[in-house]
Amino acid sequence: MLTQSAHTAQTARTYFPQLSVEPRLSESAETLSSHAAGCEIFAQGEPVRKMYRLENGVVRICRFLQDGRRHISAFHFPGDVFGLEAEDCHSVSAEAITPVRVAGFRTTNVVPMRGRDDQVTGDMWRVALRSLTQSQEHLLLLGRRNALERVASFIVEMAERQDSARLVELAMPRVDIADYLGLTLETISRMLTQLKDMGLIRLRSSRRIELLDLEALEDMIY
Amino acid sequence: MLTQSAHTAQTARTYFPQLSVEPRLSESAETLSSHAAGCEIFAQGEPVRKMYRLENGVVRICRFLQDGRRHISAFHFPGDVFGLEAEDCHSVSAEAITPVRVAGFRTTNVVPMRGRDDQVTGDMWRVALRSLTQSQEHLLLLGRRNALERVASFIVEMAERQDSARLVELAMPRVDIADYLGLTLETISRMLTQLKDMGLIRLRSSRRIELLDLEALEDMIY
DNA sequence: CGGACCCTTGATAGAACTCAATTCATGTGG
DNA sequence: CCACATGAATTGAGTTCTATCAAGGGTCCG
Repeated sequence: MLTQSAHTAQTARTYFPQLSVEPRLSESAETLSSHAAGCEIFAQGEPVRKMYRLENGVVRICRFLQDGRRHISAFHFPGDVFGLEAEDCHSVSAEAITPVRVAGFRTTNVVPMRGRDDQVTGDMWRVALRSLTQSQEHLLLLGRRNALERVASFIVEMAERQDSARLVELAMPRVDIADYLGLTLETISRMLTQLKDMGLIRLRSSRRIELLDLEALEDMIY
Repeated sequence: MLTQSAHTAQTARTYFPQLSVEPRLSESAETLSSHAAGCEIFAQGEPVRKMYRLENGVVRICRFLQDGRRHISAFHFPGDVFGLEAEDCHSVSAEAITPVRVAGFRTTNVVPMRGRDDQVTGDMWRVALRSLTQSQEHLLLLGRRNALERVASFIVEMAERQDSARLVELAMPRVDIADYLGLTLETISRMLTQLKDMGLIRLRSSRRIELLDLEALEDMIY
């Protein structure tokens, strides 16, 4: 009865929307701070004070279950905006993977979250919508893709994010990739060697992946 | 090094944010249309023309992979707003599960998606942020929860959505629940009987669940 | 009464996890 | 400069969880 007819029309070139935003937004920055690798920028449960634009480095956004299970909902790269929340308290933590520099904005200046009929700048709107698109995509990945497809998808995503033609630098360890893809670090490792054995990638080092057949990788994720 | 200290502070009573919106928004409705159960309201790949407020019935939002795998990213209930997209074309389909009535708005009236520095109404902003929160929650579920926890979570979500104290009416078949939770319909069925055997629920009929121990269900999902 | 769905249950298979051992890379100090 | 310690990544063996395949039972409706 239901067809999926039209959906081939929607052939965008990039599969993963960028979350970066015009530097213009940086002008309203109030603070500029640095964090060492491994540090928290904000923590789950803390009151929301600011939003951030990442100037430098790589950040992970994570949530914890009480028994210690962790899930990473996003990685952020320079230019990305993060820290947007619906509630007063952060529902996630943001942690620096590498040393980072972030610009902070008082949310109330940019995003009047509480008052009714308040207006929101176009930039923030774009950030929110892109995050939403990104989440939808990731939902599909976690819900209906197998381990190999997830890892292939991850590599393509990382490649697009750092628009490197052939060489992808991973800033994060395998555990982080695992927690992002809903797998274990061992499975990540196995899938990478499988992709290697299939001739789609080459592992120049554990954090450096050479793309040998991008098209084949993209075919795996449609 | 990293603590998850603060996150117990964030003890909201509801785990699943409502996506419904003040009826006020309905006033700007342009069209009011009805669809039979099983019909598409809009399809993946179609150009975005409108946003919708569900007046009546239940809707599922789905995405398809080319090989037919389906994922349901959300269910919507009366009052919910859906159809918000970052791009020109729908990245998802919306299908009526029951007979539905929806109010449609020209997106350009409510949400000026394209122009820069455009402003957005507070209502739309709230809808977007809540969808985002909702997605984050679901991401965690798909990434790090097992089958039993997912089904428990689903029951609690449905209970909150129709704020019924003890009796939950499911509008959707098992397949839909499965595609929402990233499982198979058989697993849904098994987990339901398991919850029944644990004494947490009772199955009055296949679409009608009585909550015997809501607290225990909530404990399963923290 | 018969047929179409939908749901449940069982048996089996397969994918990913867990646990454990090994290798590799990096950095430190003798 | 090399030995060694440390943390990260890979690999292997065995287990667990969920999917798959198949059969049977309910319920609604013509």
